[in-house]
Amino acid sequence: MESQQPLPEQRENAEPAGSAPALPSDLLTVSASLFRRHGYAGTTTRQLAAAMGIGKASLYHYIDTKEDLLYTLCVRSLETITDQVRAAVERSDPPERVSAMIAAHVRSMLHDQDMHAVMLLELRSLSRPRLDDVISRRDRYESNVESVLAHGQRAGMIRTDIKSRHLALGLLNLLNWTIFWYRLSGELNPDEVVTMMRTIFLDGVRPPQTT
Amino acid sequence: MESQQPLPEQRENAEPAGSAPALPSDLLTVSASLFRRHGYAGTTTRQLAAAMGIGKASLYHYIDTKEDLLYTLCVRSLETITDQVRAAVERSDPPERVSAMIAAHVRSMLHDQDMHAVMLLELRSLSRPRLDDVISRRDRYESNVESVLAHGQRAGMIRTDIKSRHLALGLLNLLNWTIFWYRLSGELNPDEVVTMMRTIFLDGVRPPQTT
DNA sequence: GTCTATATTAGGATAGAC
DNA sequence: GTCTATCCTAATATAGAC
Repeated sequence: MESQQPLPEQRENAEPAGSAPALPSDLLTVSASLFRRHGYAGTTTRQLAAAMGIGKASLYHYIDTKEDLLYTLCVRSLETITDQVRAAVERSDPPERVSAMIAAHVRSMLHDQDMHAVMLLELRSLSRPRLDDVISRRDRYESNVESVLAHGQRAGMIRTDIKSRHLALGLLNLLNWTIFWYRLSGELNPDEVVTMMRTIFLDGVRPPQTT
Repeated sequence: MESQQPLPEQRENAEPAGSAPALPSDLLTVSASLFRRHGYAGTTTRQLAAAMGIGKASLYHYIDTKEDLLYTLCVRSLETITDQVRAAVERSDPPERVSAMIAAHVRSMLHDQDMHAVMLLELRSLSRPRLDDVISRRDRYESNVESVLAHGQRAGMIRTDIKSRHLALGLLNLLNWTIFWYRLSGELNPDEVVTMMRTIFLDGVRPPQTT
């Protein structure tokens, strides 16, 4: 329950219906890295090709437009985190579910920082109708988070003077933006981030009453 | 102490030494709005000119390069929030200072959402040496936040089992990213956001012990 | 302070050979 | 699956008149 399962390499063409187009995974890795560093609009197809070690034109063997890369990354990001959080919640006992959700969300974020950062920050660069598709996937994920919190409220584990919707927004604020400052090479490992986020969100920062 | 003071209109050329270049405030407002909506790289000088109601070339009467706008917005954002939070903290009694900081930070964010969102999200598009300048201003602001929390720890108001640096990162996560979902037209007003953020950060989400 | 006109560079994307 | 060459559009920025 504490170990990060090795995220399975996505096999090409192992694509479920309604999912993102299959693309070579190294192309997605490279795109995520560049989009994160320079932004989607700030990344050129020349940079992408260079980072792949191929000519600019060869890129168009894999994609139709640059936006395909962004769309695929956004969909993959939401599918990944949705699956991982759902699995973690389902395998936990009800009183532990909020805690398990926090751990799974943080671990997914930190394991695939570039991809998730691109989803969070570059989503707005998508054009319709793919923009709407990704937004609705994101809203669905956020509803899942809210629903775990709402169950916690009904079970008496979570305070009820704040709406579950607002608790979900607060929790996602707290967890998501860790990608802005977290570095694997830094002083914290992912488990320490999980512990810290659980403490702040569940107990707050006032000193524990050791009365 | 609860009322938002009307942020003074910046008079043109009322620029303190070492500050951002003076630019017409409507140009900054328009830039902030477009940069937030489309990103810095995704916003064209044509869009900026059109939104100002002038021709594309006229823009260059006010600026040398598009980046001037981004730089000015970033500097202004950090100067504004630094001043407002400092003032709020100084006029509060020590036990209230963390609470006052949360209120001032959130109110500034929500009052100037576009400007602060651009600073948070588009900073990376600056080129050196202005990038380094803005980063060091941001780091200084974050140090101020950390230092208020560290004082709270020494005064016994804040738990000491998490380093003040990490508490600051957690708090800024929680507060900053509200700009992603907060809308003035929504169901929450700024004071309600302040209350909610204070509750989550200070007390956590477990039900209050009414033993 | 604004305009028309334009220079210049760089962008995404395609054609068609190998 | 990759290449060279190129198209076309749009970008930032400037020149110089009003």
